Amino acid sequence: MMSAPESPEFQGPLEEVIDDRQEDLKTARLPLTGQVATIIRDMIIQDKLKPGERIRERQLSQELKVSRTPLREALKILEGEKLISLLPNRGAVVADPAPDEVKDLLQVLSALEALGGRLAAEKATDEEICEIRALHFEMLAAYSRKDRLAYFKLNQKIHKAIVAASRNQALIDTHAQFNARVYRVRYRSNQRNAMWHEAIRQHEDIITALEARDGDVLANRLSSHLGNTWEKFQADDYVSRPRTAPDGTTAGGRPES
Amino acid sequence: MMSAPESPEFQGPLEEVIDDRQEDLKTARLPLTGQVATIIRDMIIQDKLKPGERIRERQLSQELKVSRTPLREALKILEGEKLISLLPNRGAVVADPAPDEVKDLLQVLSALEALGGRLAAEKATDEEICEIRALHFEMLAAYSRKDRLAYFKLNQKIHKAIVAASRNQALIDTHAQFNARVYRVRYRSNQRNAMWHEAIRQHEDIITALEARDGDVLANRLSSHLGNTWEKFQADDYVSRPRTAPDGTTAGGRPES
DNA sequence: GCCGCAAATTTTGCATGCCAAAACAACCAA
DNA sequence: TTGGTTGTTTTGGCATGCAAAATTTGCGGC
Repeated sequence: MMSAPESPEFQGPLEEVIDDRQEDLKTARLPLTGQVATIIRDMIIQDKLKPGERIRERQLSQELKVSRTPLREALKILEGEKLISLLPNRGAVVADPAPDEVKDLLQVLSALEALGGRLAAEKATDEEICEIRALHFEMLAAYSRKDRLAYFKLNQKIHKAIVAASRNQALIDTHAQFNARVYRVRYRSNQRNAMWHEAIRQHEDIITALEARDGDVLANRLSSHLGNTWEKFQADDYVSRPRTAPDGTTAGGRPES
Repeated sequence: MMSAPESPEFQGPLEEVIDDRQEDLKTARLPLTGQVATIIRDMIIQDKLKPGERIRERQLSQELKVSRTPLREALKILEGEKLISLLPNRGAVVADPAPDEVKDLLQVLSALEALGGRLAAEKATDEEICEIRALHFEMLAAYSRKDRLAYFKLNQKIHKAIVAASRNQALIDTHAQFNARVYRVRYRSNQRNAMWHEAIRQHEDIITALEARDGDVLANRLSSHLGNTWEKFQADDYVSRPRTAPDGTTAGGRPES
């Protein structure tokens, strides 16, 4: 009933966050289908396509100046990444995980990072560990400046680097995929609350365990670190967020009971 | 240069294994694209499409009596499931994970099952646990009859049931996907060696931990159980399997050095 | 005979047009 | 308001055409 814009905290900085994703597509001459998938992926992360929003393929294909063929193929890819869901004969809607689903995702992500840490403790080169330590210091700098965006990006970068050090490509890919699925949620969580001090302490402990190459401890600390993300998210978002689409219909949510 | 058929252990029973996958597609009125994806998925698991084999879309679309459009979309889906890999301008080849990659996959699968077990210990209903125990007895029956196929299927079913009891859909899906990626390898491993006695003992311990609802113990036992799969696979397959395609060219393998 | 290079063929990637079926919206009648 | 019917929009799919890339083929030189 109020005329206030929905989710005002999304208007600004989110768009800047994507630039570290750009690095990922080192794939130079990607087929158009892949390019389209990347574009849509970024549109989702940038919130240009809002969760629960329907994607009309003819319209979007005109906007992107491509034909329906590659667009439809791109949508199939994104469905596989669970960034959208494709309802038969009803087209695509941007994924909008319910709080319970976010919890599930974070649990899996937690397990993946724990495995990543365990392997990284074993396989990381000294250089990689030093680089992670360096990123940690940069993150401290952002913390000092209260630059939440830089903090968030470095945070992501550190976790990604740890998993990357596991040398397990399947793990790296899956971790990245799950990360993308909760990206927006974590971004919001970071922007609002954060318990920064606590998070910084945990990070310090994580790096220490990695430097000591203590896989079990590292795995545990990564796990509980992400557990905190869930608690934060729950505390901040769970009640405050209306789970309805702009037009008033419930967007893909299952009944509350 | 011997004229013996390659991988003779695949000629027979593998085709029967797929029928428990059919259950999965309860999705009644699936669009053609999804049906095609399912068909190709089964063809891959049945070894009708052999690892490393190239998929020519015109040819396959004629065989399946569909046009290239839904076939191409299906291939995009399967690429997301990592069952095939799509090389730009060079089409699709059936995934053929190198031994190292199989190891990676089993590590992730192991972590996923561990999480599944931990959650299942907490959330499974008594009925689910009873059903799993029942499946275990059925598996013992197959063991007694030395019916490796039935044993394998029940084994898969039990692990799937444990993960399903976690109530974490994202975990269930991801577990299923990773399982599919190593399905053939595990089937082969099961057919050859197996250390049946050892595996049976481990299974007994797993069920016991589940019945005691001891999440940590269950997680550990599931982990080490899968660890054994890797050891078995390595012992059986690692050396014996030539990593070349039928035409003599190395199939998608990266250099050994 | 073997190697390298150019031409011919195949195959993929994408666009366009078209159609049927399903979903959605609008409208009218009871 | 409810219910059903009709018309419109949108998706799912097919067929065709074409350019670019890749593969194969063929040829000439060594």
